Amino acid sequence: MTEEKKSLNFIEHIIEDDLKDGMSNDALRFRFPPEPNGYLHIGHTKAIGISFGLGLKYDAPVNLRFDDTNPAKEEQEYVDAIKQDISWLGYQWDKECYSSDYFQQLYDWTEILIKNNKAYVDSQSAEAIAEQKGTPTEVGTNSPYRDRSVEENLDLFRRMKAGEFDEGAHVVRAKIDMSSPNMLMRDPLMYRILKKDHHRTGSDWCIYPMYDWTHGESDYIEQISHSLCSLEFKPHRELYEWFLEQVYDSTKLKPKQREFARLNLSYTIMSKRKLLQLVNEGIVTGWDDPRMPTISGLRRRGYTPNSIRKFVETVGVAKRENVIDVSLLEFCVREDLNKIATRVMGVLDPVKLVITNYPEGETEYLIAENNPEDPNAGTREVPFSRELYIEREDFKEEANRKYFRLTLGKEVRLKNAYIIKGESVVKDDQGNIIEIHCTYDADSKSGSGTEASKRNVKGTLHWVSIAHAIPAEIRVYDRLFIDEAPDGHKDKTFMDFVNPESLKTITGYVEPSLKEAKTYEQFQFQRLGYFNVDIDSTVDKLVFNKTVGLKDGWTKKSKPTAENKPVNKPKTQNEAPKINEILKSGKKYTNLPDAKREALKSKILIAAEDVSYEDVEKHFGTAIKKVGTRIAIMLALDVLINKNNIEVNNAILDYITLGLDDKNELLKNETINLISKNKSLQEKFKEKI
RNA sequence: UGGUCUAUGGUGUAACUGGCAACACGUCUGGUUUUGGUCCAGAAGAGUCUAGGUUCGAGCCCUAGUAGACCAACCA
Repeated sequence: MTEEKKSLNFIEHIIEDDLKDGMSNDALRFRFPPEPNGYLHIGHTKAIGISFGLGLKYDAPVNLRFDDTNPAKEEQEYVDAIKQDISWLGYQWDKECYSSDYFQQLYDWTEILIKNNKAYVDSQSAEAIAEQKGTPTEVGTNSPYRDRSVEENLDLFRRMKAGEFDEGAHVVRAKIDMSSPNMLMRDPLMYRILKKDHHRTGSDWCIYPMYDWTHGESDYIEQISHSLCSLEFKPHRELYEWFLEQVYDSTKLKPKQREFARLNLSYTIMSKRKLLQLVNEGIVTGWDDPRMPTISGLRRRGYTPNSIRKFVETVGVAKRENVIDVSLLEFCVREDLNKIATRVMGVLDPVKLVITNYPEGETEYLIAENNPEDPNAGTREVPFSRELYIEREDFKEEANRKYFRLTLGKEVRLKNAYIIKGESVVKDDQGNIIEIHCTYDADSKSGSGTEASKRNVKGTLHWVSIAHAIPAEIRVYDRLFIDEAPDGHKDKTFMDFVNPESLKTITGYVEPSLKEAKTYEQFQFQRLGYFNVDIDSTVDKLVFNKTVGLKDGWTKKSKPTAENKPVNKPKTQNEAPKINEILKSGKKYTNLPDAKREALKSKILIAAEDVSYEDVEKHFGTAIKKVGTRIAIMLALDVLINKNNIEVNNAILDYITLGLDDKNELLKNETINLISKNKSLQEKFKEKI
């Protein structure tokens, strides 16, 4: 057994320290506590991965606890879905628990708190209570009901439970400190009256405990050693511990709450509310739409449990804000699918290829490897005939020598088949190619010893035999949002960044072996990417989802896409350069949130009016480092151009020059171009470089 | 204008009680390849937000700044 030496994250350090301090390994217990008010998404997988991962690592039990204290939002449907998703991810929980199981215990404890003069019934309106709470900068004021007698409190509380009051008439609050700098300690609510049936306790209760009063106590009841949650609960810790202190029995273990930064993914939103909006407004077809970041969506899209677990593991655990690039998630699926997906051939954008010297009406069955990564995967037969479909983009009448695919007069290999040579094309009236004619070399059959190296054939194309191919619906997905941080804009909402082309439905042709493909089965369509069979698929009509494309070193370099198109387009004289567009064309930080962009701009403005370079440096702080020099330059230019009245001083000039090293001719020219309106700046800049 | 937390290549995470800043993704070379995939070999890219201090020595400790996040739901 090789002990893999891995560095510990801060939570593991805490646990190791506890173990060193005498905590028994047997005392370790974790929990994952979702509220059953929606579907789990990729963000949750981090929390799941942390707690269940720790359970695996320390061989400790992990409870699945549904935090169901708000019957207004929670439903059994979600409980079931959550359980399914966690199981699918491959984790096993020890006990299935519900906060609602502890309602009675919580009630009993509350009576004790009341008797100890640590809690009271407040009979004010929600508004009045909110008002008295103060603000983060001003202390709160005591409720006029704060000093009710124990007897009165007890009586009221019991009558609340008995259902004698309407919703909102009374609440129970902990008596802590209305002047605490921590807002949560200002007499937090423990109970409210909610005359709603609960999905588990039915109509047994009409008062329900609040999160803070429930969570720590539930951890305590279950004897959770480490209660891990995301960073926004940090301020709750003080209250968590205060509540625990009220009920804690020193013979038992006192749970510890520790917080980690939640997962953020670029080009994605995580909020349940917003995800719901996408569903409700028909932007997506449902919670399990393959474009959704929900676990059910990812599953349908073709992501594997392994890949998601690997992703969470790779992402790590820390306390700082983070945005993970989706490319990491994609890497994780590819890595997994590469090992397990059966290779097949499918043509998504077909063009007819006729092998003129191949006998008409003949069909040959060729041997194809199921997975070159897996020697045990075996082979299968693929029918080959005179007329095939190949990918439209795999043919050009003529092309430069970097193009490895089919052209007139050049040879390429048809995967698992023969070497062919482009001979001629047939076009329609509009000049579109409708047929390609080629000849094949009968001696070049796969496995005959005619390797590419011996024949100088560089390209290999995938194909399907027209007579044998099965038409299939292929759903090709793009990211749901066109912005890196759809949520991070001040004056726009995430809905403004919905990608109208996130779904393309194509009719393609796939090899006949796919006729038997089962739902969720995963394939690699060679040279195209990974696809799986959608749940909509039927025997009569196959439907595939594209999970993710293959890593592509070719299109990226040779065919600039919208995203990495060269940026130095000539500008018309009287049209002000559109900085935002330039920003968008930059590779990184293309979509800096507006709010941040504005903040930076205003800082550059301040800097521009100040003579000292140091001050510029100072004003930018970390922001400039985070944002990158290039974008800072662009922002500086934006300011300068739009406010011509600003005097160009050395500080600004230095800033503009800062990121331009010798190699970056493009950026230099672009810059000169941009500042053409401001002659003095342009002169100074030219001098500088 | 209060409190709490955070700051390490483009991104994410490491660096055990201070000791040559490492790993993964991404990027770029080159090789292998009947997938422009995989695999293999290699490169570039940070001197750890700033300024002081302690120390023989600081990414780690101290002080002061700066920047960002979170906190005023009868939500969790």
